[in-house]
Amino acid sequence: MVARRAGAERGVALRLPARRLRAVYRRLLAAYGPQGWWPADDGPFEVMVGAVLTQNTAWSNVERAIANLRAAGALDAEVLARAPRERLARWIRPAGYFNVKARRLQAFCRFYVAAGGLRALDALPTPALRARLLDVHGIGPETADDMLLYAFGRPVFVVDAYTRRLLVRLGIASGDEPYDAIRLGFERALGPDVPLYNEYHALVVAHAKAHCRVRPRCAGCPLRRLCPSAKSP
DNA sequence: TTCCTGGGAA
DNA sequence: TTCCCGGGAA
Repeated sequence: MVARRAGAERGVALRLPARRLRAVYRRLLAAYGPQGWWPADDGPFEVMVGAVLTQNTAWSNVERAIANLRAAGALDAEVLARAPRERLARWIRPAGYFNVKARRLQAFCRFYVAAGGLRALDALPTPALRARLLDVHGIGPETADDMLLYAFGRPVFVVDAYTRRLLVRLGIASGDEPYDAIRLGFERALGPDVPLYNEYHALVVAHAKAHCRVRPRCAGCPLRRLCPSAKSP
């Protein structure tokens, strides 16, 4: 209902070095290859379901949960909106936090149906759509931006804990900047580019798991020469 | 044991 | 600001 928080808070964008961010992207892509996140054969609705289920959860477990939903014929907004909460929780059990996520998934599906479905939502400009998503119980900035980028194809850069950690290691950010400051920082530095944002975020995740972990594995890191935090062998 | 493509409530 | 939610895999 409330349409504040327009998502175009240009004033708070963090200054990020565009050339450096592009160099990082080139090296990550060369090292890990295209990640193929949320392939086109997953419909937008399935992508959005995945975005809720994957909160603080390994993707492999989300796939199990989605497989359960599909097998039950419940990969559908109307079905999920009306399903008993307990049955929904049983379907998504492998994804963890199943009671919390059953509530969130149902809240999202009811919103989705009430809003008129994909067509109606996709007709909204990005700031308005983002605001609508953020009003839904269980959808925070990262989940909203996953949906905007991977389901709606909007040029919104997804920021997560991995992104923050990478920026900190690269000496680009302190890590405690507000979510939108970092998101807008990327968007301003890179310019609107859906395929780039799509791949960039996925590559950051791959990189954070392979090298830029809490305890960094700098040996063989593709960003070694760009990274002031790199440990000498 | 830690970690995983967070967000809400206290 | 802290705490809670949780199964599955490494």
